[in-house]
Amino acid sequence: MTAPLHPRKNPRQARARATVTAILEAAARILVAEGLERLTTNRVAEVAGVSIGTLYQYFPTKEAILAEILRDKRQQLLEDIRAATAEGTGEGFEARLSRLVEAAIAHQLGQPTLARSLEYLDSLLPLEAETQALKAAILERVAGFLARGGVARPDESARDLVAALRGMIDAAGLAGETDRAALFRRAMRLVRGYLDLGEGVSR
Amino acid sequence: MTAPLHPRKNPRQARARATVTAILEAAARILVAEGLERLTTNRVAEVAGVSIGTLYQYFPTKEAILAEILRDKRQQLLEDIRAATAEGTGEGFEARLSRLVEAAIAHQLGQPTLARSLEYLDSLLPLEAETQALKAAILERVAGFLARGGVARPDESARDLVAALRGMIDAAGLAGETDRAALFRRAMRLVRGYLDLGEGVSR
DNA sequence: GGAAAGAATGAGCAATCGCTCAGGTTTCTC
DNA sequence: GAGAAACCTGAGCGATTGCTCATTCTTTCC
Repeated sequence: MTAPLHPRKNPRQARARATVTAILEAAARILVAEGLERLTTNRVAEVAGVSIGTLYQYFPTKEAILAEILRDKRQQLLEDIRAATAEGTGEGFEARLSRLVEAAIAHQLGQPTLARSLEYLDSLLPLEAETQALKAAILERVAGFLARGGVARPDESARDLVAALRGMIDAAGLAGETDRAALFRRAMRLVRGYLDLGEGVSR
Repeated sequence: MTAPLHPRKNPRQARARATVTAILEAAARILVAEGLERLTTNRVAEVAGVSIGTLYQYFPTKEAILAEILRDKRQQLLEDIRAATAEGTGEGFEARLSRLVEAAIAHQLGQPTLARSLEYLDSLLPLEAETQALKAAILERVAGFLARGGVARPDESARDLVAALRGMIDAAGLAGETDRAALFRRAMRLVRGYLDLGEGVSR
């Protein structure tokens, strides 16, 4: 008889599923184009083409919308990282490292504003446990991969490398760089240098 | 006879100068402790121990306060970078590079929340021209230093390195790391690797 | 000592925000 | 086709925000 503690309804009909998608996409579009502080629930609803009432039937708070976008992005990154570092593919450490860096670039170069907003968002609020867990899982996966490659202090190294790469890719994206191959080469130099791997294959 | 386009008064008496300082310090304190979104003008005035009316005699908008804090921080960083890369000290490229990295750590490890907030702030608003110019001057100075060291594509390299270092130092700060020497060693590995300088002196 | 300029006050305005709720429309189920 | 369930609507509430302005207090200068 208690009122639903979790105000979020989950959509059963196709129409409602489309509504939820529209809301998430609208929020992401606003984030890309204008950033966090210009994102209001009324505006998200307007851009999504639904009423605010509808929005609040599927998302209990404004933060829930943002958390879900971040969750989706991280989930996708985690899967890409899993694929890049998967065992039993016959690839060596360095080949996997390359795919890791490629995944990072693919994940972030496209929408630096979005990535930046989400990252900032994460730093200022205790988000969903699941979202935080994803972040930890990403670092853990990278650390495990580094450990298998014989890298000392894998946790620390994973944190350093992920943060440095993110900074560099983000800056390149904001500066309008679109040449992924060139960026990849520089990113690899950065990573290989940090890991003391010596000169790379590609130059 | 036109009304003052620039609503900011500049303080003439010592009392007023102290007021301006108090406002800036209060804003910085709020930024460190709670972040951008919790910073309101009424709260800044309250923490500073002045009335909002007084605050608005010296700062035309809320953003002006934040811009000034960012300007001060950047000014200080630029001067540290100038000192680190100064000519005629008899030091070599590598010694100067070390001092550059040390300056970056000193500048950012202390208050990662503040640094993060200011950085985000910069990305979402067209701030004062002077603030933007400082950012450009910092990159230019680093690029000039790299060019003198024989580094190819100095502008690109400066952007990459500054962004990567910032990301790494920021992450270390947020993770609670306080051992500057250890962080310095890792940062140098990152930078030296990117620049293809081979093995460093310190391990 | 007195007037003008500088500095400080704080109630409160206009705008905006996140969000609610009473009701209407569409879809599903039998 | 009829009732139920799911879905959608949007006016507007209460709170908060950035900021103004009429007024008062303080300092400077002759």
